[in-house]
Amino acid sequence: MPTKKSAAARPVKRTPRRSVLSDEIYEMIKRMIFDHEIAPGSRVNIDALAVQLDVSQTPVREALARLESDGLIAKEPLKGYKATALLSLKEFNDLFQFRLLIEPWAAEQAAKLVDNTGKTALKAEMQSAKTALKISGDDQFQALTEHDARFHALIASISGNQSVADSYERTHCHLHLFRLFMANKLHLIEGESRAKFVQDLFDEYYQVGSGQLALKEHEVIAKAIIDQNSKAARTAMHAHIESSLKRFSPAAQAINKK
Amino acid sequence: MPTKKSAAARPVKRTPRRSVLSDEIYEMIKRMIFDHEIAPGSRVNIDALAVQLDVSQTPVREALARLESDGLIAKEPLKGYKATALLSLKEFNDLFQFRLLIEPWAAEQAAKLVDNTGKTALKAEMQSAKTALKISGDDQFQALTEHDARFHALIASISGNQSVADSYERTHCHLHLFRLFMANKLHLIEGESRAKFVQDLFDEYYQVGSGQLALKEHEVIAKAIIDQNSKAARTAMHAHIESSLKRFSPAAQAINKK
DNA sequence: CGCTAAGTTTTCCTATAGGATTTTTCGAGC
DNA sequence: GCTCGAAAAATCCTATAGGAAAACTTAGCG
Repeated sequence: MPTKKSAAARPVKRTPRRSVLSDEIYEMIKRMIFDHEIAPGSRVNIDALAVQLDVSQTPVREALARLESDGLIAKEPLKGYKATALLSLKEFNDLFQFRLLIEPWAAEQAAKLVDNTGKTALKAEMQSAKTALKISGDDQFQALTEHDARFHALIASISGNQSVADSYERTHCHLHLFRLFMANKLHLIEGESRAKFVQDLFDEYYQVGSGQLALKEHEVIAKAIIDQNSKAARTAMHAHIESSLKRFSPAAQAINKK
Repeated sequence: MPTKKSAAARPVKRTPRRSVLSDEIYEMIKRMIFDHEIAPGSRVNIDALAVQLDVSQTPVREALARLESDGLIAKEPLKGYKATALLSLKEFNDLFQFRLLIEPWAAEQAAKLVDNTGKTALKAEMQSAKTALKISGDDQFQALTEHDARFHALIASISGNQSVADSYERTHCHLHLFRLFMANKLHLIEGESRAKFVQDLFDEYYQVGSGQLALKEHEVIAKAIIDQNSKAARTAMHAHIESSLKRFSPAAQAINKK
């Protein structure tokens, strides 16, 4: 309470002391990977990052250690951290195969166990998807990707199995998809001969085709769960993931061809 | 408290420059959780841990951040870290349900894709299991648990799907089982009326029964994979996990009843 | 007996120095 | 001109001290 006059020696030092700095930094760095501010495969300098984010090294180190556990950053013992490369085509297929193992089951369980709270949440999420369709440009893709992540996480959560929910969360598949999208986009800017091809890709698969098609599939899944039709929920989820893989494959191939 | 010997006149500290201290500390702390040196649910003081392991706070922080990502330690924003509680009965069942989703598929794929290297590795692992049977006491249980972890991880690896292999690795199920075992053991020391019951549990399920039975089941799985009989591998793995769950359930219940 | 307020403790974050390792640069020899 | 090796620079990792904010404890008053 007693304001010390000698405190004038200290610059403003905006210290509103929010919650936990280290978590905030974690989210910030994740977002930087997300947005290709940190390019796939590029080195990550701890010191530079600390200066850039205006914090000391400690929270940066903690954040990087967690990101390494998440598989988004790799640590080479005495050489430093670097962002992991984009998923190869095989890794991309593997990831979707993995989802095929757990998510249809999760949808089936969700249909069996869902209560009114779950149904309400599901309806709300579908509503937010419709809102996302009104946005335009890259923001729309981001909004759709985020809806997709929330939708699938919600179903995993309603399934009641924490192991399954955690495991889905840790796949970070929406992040991989977004990175893929951004990679294509950057190529679009630089590339020349392939520009038209990539543009078509976006028009066909992301904005118009994929977004709305994925939403239609989500509707089917949501309806099956709300109706508590477990078999239908399982098959709808299975179909959705396979369809999703098919839609994204050309984009993944385009990058891997490079 | 143990008096730290003076740091003065220390020409050659044990500084053979190991690889990465931070990783070593991670493994050490994991082992401490493993061995109940850090009890489930207890607070973890960064400073104390750093002093105890004779390193500075920095590597301890990085290790704890990674352990939090692994779900073995929880961080409460301005209160510190604490070891996560033992798995509840429901979480235990959920974990095995999750394994049922991915491991039978992994075994099936392994049988389809296994090459000579994989077959050799599988045979070697089964050999090491036989060696473990010759050990006695707690060490035997530990050796068997470690074999179990390696065996399942190996199959996930042979399946060729990195997402699946990573996902199995991150369940840390062997660690949970070991913690459960240790918890029962500690209760055995303290408890009185339940001592006989827990002792029987061990004799029946761990040493004699479970160890050898699990090994027989492993033999069946290994044979199916080496014979490249994918359907047999799938069903054998499924049966093994269900059987394993059945064997461990009483131990989990005993703890949860407490 | 319950509630408020100050003091104590704990925990998180910052800052910087120094040792170790890798990478780069530069010069000599073939 | 090219290759190899050693010195120099950059980078990373570790260590330690100390300050600020929040939580916990304790004492005093109604």
